[in-house]
Amino acid sequence: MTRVTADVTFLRGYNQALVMAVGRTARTFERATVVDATGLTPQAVSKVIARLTADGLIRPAGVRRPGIGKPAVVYELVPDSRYAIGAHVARRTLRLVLVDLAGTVHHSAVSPLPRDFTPEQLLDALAAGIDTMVGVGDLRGRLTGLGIGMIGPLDHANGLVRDAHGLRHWRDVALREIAEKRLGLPVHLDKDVTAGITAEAWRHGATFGDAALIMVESGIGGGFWLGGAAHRGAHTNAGEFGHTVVDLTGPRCVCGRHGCLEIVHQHAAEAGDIAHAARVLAVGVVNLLQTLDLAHVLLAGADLLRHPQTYLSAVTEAVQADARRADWLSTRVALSGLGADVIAAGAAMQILDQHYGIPELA
Amino acid sequence: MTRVTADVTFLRGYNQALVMAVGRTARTFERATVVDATGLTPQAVSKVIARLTADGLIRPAGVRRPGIGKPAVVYELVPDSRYAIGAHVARRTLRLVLVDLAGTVHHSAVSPLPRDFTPEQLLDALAAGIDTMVGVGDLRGRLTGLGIGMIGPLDHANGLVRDAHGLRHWRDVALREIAEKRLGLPVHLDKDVTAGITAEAWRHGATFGDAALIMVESGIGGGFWLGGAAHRGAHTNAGEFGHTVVDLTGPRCVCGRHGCLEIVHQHAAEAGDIAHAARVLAVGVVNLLQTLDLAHVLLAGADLLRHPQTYLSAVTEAVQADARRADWLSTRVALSGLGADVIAAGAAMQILDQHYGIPELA
DNA sequence: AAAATTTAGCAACAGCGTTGCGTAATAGGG
DNA sequence: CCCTATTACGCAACGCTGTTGCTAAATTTT
Repeated sequence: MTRVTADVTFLRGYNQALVMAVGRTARTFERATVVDATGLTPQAVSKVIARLTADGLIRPAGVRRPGIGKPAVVYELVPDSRYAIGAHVARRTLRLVLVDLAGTVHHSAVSPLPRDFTPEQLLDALAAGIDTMVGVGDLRGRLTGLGIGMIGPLDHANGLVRDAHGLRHWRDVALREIAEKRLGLPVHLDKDVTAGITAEAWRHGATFGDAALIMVESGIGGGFWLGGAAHRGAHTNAGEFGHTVVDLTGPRCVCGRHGCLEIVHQHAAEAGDIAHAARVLAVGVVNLLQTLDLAHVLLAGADLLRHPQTYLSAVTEAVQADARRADWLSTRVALSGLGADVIAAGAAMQILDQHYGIPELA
Repeated sequence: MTRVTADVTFLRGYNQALVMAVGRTARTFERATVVDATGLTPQAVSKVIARLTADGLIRPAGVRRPGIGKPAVVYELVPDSRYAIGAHVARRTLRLVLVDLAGTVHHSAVSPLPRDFTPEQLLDALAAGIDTMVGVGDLRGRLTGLGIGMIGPLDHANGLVRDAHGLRHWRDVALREIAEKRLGLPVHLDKDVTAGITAEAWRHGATFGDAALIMVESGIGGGFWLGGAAHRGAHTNAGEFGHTVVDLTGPRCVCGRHGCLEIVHQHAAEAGDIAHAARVLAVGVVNLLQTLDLAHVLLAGADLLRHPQTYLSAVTEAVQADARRADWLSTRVALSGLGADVIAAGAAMQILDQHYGIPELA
């Protein structure tokens, strides 16, 4: 990690992002709310609010009469002031969503992709889908960009697909570059699970703690939110959670090792014993908690969402059994609130996050 | 995580810390070195260097003649300008080290602790040990504080030991508070493994990537350095890496689950098959890599250091076998450079880090 | 109508990194 | 010997940030 210089423009973006996070989390807010949440002085908050109002990102929404004294001005986010498009590129399908500044999903559309599709074919599908969405909403000037979430390995920093599992035509493809050229939009490329966890963090706001998004969908992956930012690892390859060994004497996995969580889970699921499969996944989740100590665990993925309650209760029970020895070890387990849209929506939010989220110094 | 306001004093501390990191990493440096490393303008670096020189933290150390033109002033860190003491509290021993600003360990001393020692007994031992060390070096005014690394669970933010495993008298002890009162020094309390990984990160400087420190010593733990900071998790409880299940059908562990890494490793070690034990640990390490994608893995702990080469080669081989499919997946495996001092030294560096390291916004 | 209370914001300020430009120190060429 | 090119350094002015001190506005209570 190469650290980068900090100048006053960083402060501007940082504190502005704090205020935006408040606006996204609370439906309405006022100056005092932000003062409490950020520790800034009221005067400083006034300046930030003035800037955001001038940009059209927030607006006054009435007043609150405090019983006595001058009424406080109430503000709210202007959700339709900015939009972003998110794409979830899977092996056979492309899902596109339109997300506004508040994180609300406005449109969601799935289209098939050819078997072993090429970069060209993906770009054609993206261009067509985006045209449709932009036309519907008339988003001229309000479209921030396109986020793409897809399977790895890839290089998020350089927008490069290294070698997408199971896709022959995707070795060292500079997807961000060619997509930006073709579509005329800022593009952000990331792993699917990382996009997914960003969606949850974006919706929960600045107080969201360490968390993981567990994806069960043609494989098992994990997206991580640690210390207030997405964790991608040293080579953007974090999240291969399905390929952690949970059974040393278990069956051989495609990755070459024995008893990976993914293969053990798959065998149970193929045998029709979903409850057992869910308990296997739960073991893996508790492993994560032991290692990382998370505040939230979110469950998602097409295969998991076919039996949501089975998985939810298996994981919840395992987590509670593990935490029983200490009352302060609280971890909330939940299904992802965005359902099948979580990856695409998260990819869109990553673009919004680049502009209106906490700027990174690292 | 509650984010905190950023004002101009943050910039000061942040950029100052970047320069200090350069000074710690490189034996000598000059203005242009810092400009390249940080992206600051030369003028800004001059101001920072002037401040640090005035504080006695760095000093001029000659000039470099660039062949043509005015010679460049060469600077160096002043290692003995600041010191910190680090304590590693284990179940039966207390290790104290004296560390200077460069991260060099000057003194190291181990003393026994009574079985089931009380907080009072620990404080007595700390006070005695610190008196000896301070007397030797005459550190008046240069001692930054005391760092304590110990087993959890504990609450790092509030300096509270919740319930140290295997120590009866350590339930909800406000160790930081009582130690600061008794010793008259700033005190930082953290989990042993977190202190350990801080030691490695502090010595490597600001470019140190995502990393884990694997400790094998009456149990197996892991300390994590992710995204430029120590990862402690939602309740300062991250790192219970030994209690991740690697063998679903394995023996029952003290934690109640079956086939934890720790119990499987222990059975192999007790059977005398260290090579097998090392391979078991290596499976766990690769699990971590799959999940977190780390740039460095560091091995430490008394039990591991009895067979350093066995463990090092087992882990190295496993990591390489796993990374074989992709040349860009490079992870360096090494023994911790500080040996048995790593926890205590890291605890000391955490105190130094609070003053001279990258300030945290989160 | 006056007092108390709460909120809002103008104006001056201190401190940060940046920019513009002049100065110091060295080597090489005419 | 002098001039020029080169490299490093730093003063001074600047723009920007959040902070501080203080005044004004809007409302309820007395």
